[in-house]
Amino acid sequence: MRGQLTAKGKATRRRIVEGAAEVLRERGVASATLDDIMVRTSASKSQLFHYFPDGKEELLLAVAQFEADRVLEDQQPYLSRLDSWEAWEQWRDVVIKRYEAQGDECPLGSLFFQVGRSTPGARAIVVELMRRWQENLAAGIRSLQASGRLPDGLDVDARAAALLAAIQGGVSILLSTGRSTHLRAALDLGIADLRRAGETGP
Amino acid sequence: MRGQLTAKGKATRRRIVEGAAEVLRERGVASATLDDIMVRTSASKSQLFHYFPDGKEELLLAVAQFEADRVLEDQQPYLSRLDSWEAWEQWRDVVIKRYEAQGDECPLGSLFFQVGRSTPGARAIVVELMRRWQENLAAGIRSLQASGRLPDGLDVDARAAALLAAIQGGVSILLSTGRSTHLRAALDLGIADLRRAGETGP
DNA sequence: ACTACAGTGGACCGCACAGTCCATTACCAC
DNA sequence: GTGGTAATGGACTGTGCGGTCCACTGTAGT
Repeated sequence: MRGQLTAKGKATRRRIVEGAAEVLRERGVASATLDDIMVRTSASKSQLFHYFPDGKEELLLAVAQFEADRVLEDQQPYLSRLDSWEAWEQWRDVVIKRYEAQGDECPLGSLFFQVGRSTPGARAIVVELMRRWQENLAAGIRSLQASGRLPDGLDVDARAAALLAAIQGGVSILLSTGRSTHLRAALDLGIADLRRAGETGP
Repeated sequence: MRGQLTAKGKATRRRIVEGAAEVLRERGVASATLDDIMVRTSASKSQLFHYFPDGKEELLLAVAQFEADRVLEDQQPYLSRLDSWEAWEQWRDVVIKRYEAQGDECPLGSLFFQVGRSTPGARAIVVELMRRWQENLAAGIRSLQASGRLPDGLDVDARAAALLAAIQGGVSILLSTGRSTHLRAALDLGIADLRRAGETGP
């Protein structure tokens, strides 16, 4: 388990991570056990510890990384091409759709609360995700500036940060209440606000 | 434990809840044990089960309620008197200060993830908290309308929802990254956006 | 084909921790 | 002060679950 992984080994490892992710989403991190994961992935306990020598925590971390990667993947290609207002609207729709479908499961959130505090690993994964997400938003705003749809004077980073916060908040409220009203309101008002900034003085 | 609680009994119960809240904040819900709570509150195990017959879950729920109540209390009296722009700014400062002080501990969040799914109790607490919070924000916006600082046409609920989402998102990012940049940006832009709505055409 | 190591199976261990039980003490009512 | 119920102490139990061990099997390289 230090680099020497055959093709078969890699496949098994992947199978475990993906299966574990499913189990965690269904059962929740708190109540999911290694045995659950063994059953789901048809793996033996030795396999689990073979591929994740540090045990459950290492496995959870791997799942967290897996889930984090999925988040931005799901928003492609919209997120990386926010160069028109239509693109922003489409992206908005995708985000809302994705999180409405996800409902009250928050793989990353629960993972974070479980492993999070104390271990730097989980935090690093989330921080990196947020950074990349915000960077994409900022790039989108800048491309609107480049095409003259938004004035140059805009504080791009603050706007991107606020938008990211709007999403996170909307999602976390969706998570606890089951309703996507807040996510919609926050995104709509956030984008509208941005748009208004472009309409003042052509 | 069905109503019949002496003054002494009530005091003990309170002591347990408050002590448990401390322990949960420090150790995190995941790793806090009943023994930790026993030590902290100088209570015996029988006391714990005397006051919370359903065991750990009931205790966690009581703590969740306790923490939820604190959230809005901490923002008083500003939150309930949002009738001038100065009041909004002051409230903003209080919120930021409170959550910066809290740092990376999220009592309610972790409680929610631990008990949350599966039990309706925790969800109800959070839903109610959100409802009251948003209601306060909406009342603030309406009072600004009443004094003519904001136009009547405003979609008050959507504005309040967006603001609430902004806070939640800012806080959850503060929680994972340790930086309050997003909370500040989201609140500032949210309030600025609101304010701008009042400046268009007197 | 042999050899070395990755991959796999599954029995086994230990203990942390929620929850139970009963005995004892403090408190209130009358 | 006496009966009844609340409050408390603390030993005890049971087990769920993470983690270990060793033995067996498949497979790639020479």
